[in-house]
Parts: sequence; structure tokens; C-alpha cells
Amino acid sequence: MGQIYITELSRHVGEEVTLKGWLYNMRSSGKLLFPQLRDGTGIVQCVVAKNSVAPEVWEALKPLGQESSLVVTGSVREDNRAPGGVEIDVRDAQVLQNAHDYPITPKEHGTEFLLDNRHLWLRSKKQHAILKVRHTVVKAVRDFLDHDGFTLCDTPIFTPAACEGTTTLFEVDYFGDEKAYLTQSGQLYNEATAAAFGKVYCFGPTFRAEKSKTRRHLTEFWMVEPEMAYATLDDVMDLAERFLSYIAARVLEDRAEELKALERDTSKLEAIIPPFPRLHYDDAVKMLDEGFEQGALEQKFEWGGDLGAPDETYLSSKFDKPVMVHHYPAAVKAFYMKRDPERDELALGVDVLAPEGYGEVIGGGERATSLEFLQKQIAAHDLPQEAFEWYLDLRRYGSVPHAGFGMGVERCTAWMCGIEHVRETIPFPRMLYRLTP
RNA sequence: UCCGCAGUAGCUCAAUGGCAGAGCAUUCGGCUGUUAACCGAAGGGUUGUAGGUUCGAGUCCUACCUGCGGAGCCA
Repeated sequence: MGQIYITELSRHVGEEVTLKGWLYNMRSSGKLLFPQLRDGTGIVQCVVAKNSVAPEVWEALKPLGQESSLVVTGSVREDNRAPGGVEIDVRDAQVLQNAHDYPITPKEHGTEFLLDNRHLWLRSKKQHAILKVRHTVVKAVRDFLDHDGFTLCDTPIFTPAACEGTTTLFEVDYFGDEKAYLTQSGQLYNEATAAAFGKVYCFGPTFRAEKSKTRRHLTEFWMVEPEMAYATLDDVMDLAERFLSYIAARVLEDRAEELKALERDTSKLEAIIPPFPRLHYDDAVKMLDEGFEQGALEQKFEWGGDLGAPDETYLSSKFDKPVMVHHYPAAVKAFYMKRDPERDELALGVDVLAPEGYGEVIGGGERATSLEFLQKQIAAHDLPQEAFEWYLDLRRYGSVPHAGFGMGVERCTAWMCGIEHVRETIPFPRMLYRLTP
């Protein structure tokens, strides 16, 4: 009999199977052992009766510590006393290693300790469920864009200069003479590939050397950035709406078990269907003023500023779906944003704010098309024009309206899972004060 | 960088300024249906670091270190 995975057990009731895995926990009662076996696909309880295995097997199993590696052979039996509905009556077992002093015990632990042991923490039920949801978010992202006519065109991770100028970059020595920087966005390169392929996306790690210590920040995170030629701000909002709705639907469909393990209120995810409310910045400011007058916000919001975290939380609390705030003041947005032809002080940008305080999950908009405008912007932001010559070429040779956005995978995953902090949504989080393991 | 909170056994946490404690984990023993199993026993400590106040400091004061939460900035 070959190896069977725990998720497949319900199809093998009455058969003898061989499972290969690790000991999740073990209870015992005199002449009975109840090892819980974990194999990466699930956890199943085994039953070992002293008189139904060879004496050496009994002696080998009895002292096993948490996370010992072992292979178990036995018959699958339906039993409603077992957590998973089935149990394994063990006939034979082979111990690969008896592990001792596994640091993560069945009791509670603090975050610092768990993050120090992240390489082991990944084996725990909750972490396993979160990363399964992440997997599905990533899969949904790719499936959606691929089926919608987008071409994957990945952008470089080493970049020669800042994409947006202001944000802090990680500097890397590039063969001595030159400095390279880790990318903080594939945005500018996406505009080049969009002019070559029409609809494109890049999907990879992104680096921000900001000294942010909040539940929404990592220094290394994954971002997917679709970009469309011949597209406008409205097209981007339409895309964002369909995109997020598809991801939520896929997570609900494919990860029901994990959402249950995470105790996620799935009605919050079921509500993520088009259309999403669209809120002009001017109207957002009015809502924030009302919030301040009612005492829901501590600080009065002044027109012209970017939304702070409490502002975002307040606005999104007024809706049960993601809310799309558009037409921000140009001064708070990136230099390449297209201006509103009606009101030059506004940029054709949009931020999608997730409900339940998860904050900005998508940011994007329409890009400037005019060569002269961009040259002025580059000068006004004190950026070196020669570094942007290739980018300006995109406006010299067939400039068209185009637009796109970026979505943070970890923020999206945290939102789907309903968990506090993005650090649990990536296998090995990189944060201001954490580079290990 | 700023504001707030914390640091005691491997882990999670107690201890009015007066003998350093418990649960889990570990080791040993018991139990044929355990569900974070349970019952009994044992080992385990430079109370983050350095000073200070005091007859006496885990506890009070100062500085520093480390971490957490938040702000700014962002996805």
C-alpha cells in the first residue's frame, strides 16, 4: 500500500493505509496511545492498542515527543469520537526520529517567541490555515488576470532609482561602483510592458525601508500590479471591483475549512460583490468632518491631506464593502498620476479601503500621458531626468491613456482571514526589527 | 523619529517594599477512549543591563537595551 494523504482518508474507510508525517500531539491511557498525526494536508487521530502492535512498536511509540517523524500503517475507521470523523487503528509504525523538547507546546505563547520560532510555528493549525488562504489568494489573482487577457511581465527587483522618489529604499552595493535599490513598485516598468502587450501584470516581492511598525506593514511584501493601455480611472475601478470580488469568492469556495479554523465571519466575505461604493475625495472629506463633529474622530481632517489610518478606518466602517476613494489632491499622490482635466489640483487616483479596518488594500489610478507635464513633474520632485529618459520615451512614442493599480497580497490575505496582523500572512515576515529566521 | 506599554523557570504568567511561585513543557511512575486528557513525583532562576534610594528591591527612582501597540509614511 502506497502513501495516502490525510485529506484523502474519507475515501479509504475500511482500507489499510500508510501515512507519513509528524506527531502533532499524543495522549495516552495505560495500554492505549492516541497519537495525532500531521502530514501537511491535515491531522488525524490514531489509536494504538498495546495488544494489537508488536512489543517493539509499542515501546518505540510510547516515548515520542511532539513533532517526532513517523510512518504509520493501519486501517481507516469512521468514528464520531474523532475530531476529523475518521481514525486510524494502528497495526504497524516506523519511527524516523524521536523529537524532544519541541519549543511550541500546546499552551499559549507570545508573539516574539513564536516569530523567533517561525520556522516551526508554520506547522501550527492556525498558521497552516492562513498560508493556505494566502496560496488561494495568489492563485485567484493569477487565474483572474490570466483569464481576463492580462500577460504576466515581471519587472526587475534591482532598480537604478526610486520609482516614486519620496519613499525610503533599500540600497544595495552593485559591483562596487554603482548603487542599486530594491524595487518598491513595478509601476513604471509596467507602463512599458503595457505599451507592448496591452494588458499586463507583474507579481513579485516589493521592498519598503520605511520605519513603520503597525499591523499593516512589512518591509518585504508581495504586490500584484495590473496595468492596462487605453484605460481610464473608471476602468481601473471596474477592474478592482471585479478583481477583489473574484478573490473573495475563490477563498470562500476553496478554503471553507481553513476559514472555519480561523473562525472567520464569512458573511463579511460574502458581501464583497460589485458594485463597490465610489467616494469622491471631496465627499470623503465631508464624511470625515461629520465624523469629527460626532466625536468619532479625534482630529479634524483638513482638505488637501492624505487619509490617515484612523480616517481610513472611519470611512470604511460606514460601508460593508470595500470603498473606493478617488480624485485625491495631486499633491499627496505620485508624480506620474494624471491630473483631473476639470480640476488641475486633483489626481485621477483611487485607493480601495477594505472594511473592518484593514485599510488600503489597493492603490492605483490613471497615469499622465503628456511628455511636457512629466518633465515638469520630474523637475519639481527633484528627480534626475536622465534616469527617467526611458520612461519619458513611452510618452514620445505612441502615448496613450493608461491606468492600473497595485494590491498588497498580505493585506488582502489578512483581510480574507480576519486576522490582526499581516506578519502571519507570509511564511517568513520581514519587519523593522525582524530579519530572522 | 515621536507617544504609550512591557521585560521573572524552556514557554505563558503570579508574587502589599519582607523566604522566588503556579500551569504547560521535560524526566520518572499510574490509567484500555483520550479530546489543550487526567492523577502522583522530580529537576529547572544572575527577576533585561548598569547605577541609585532603603535595615531590606522582582516591586520605588534614573539611564540604557530589547520587544510590543500606535502615529507619521504606505500596499
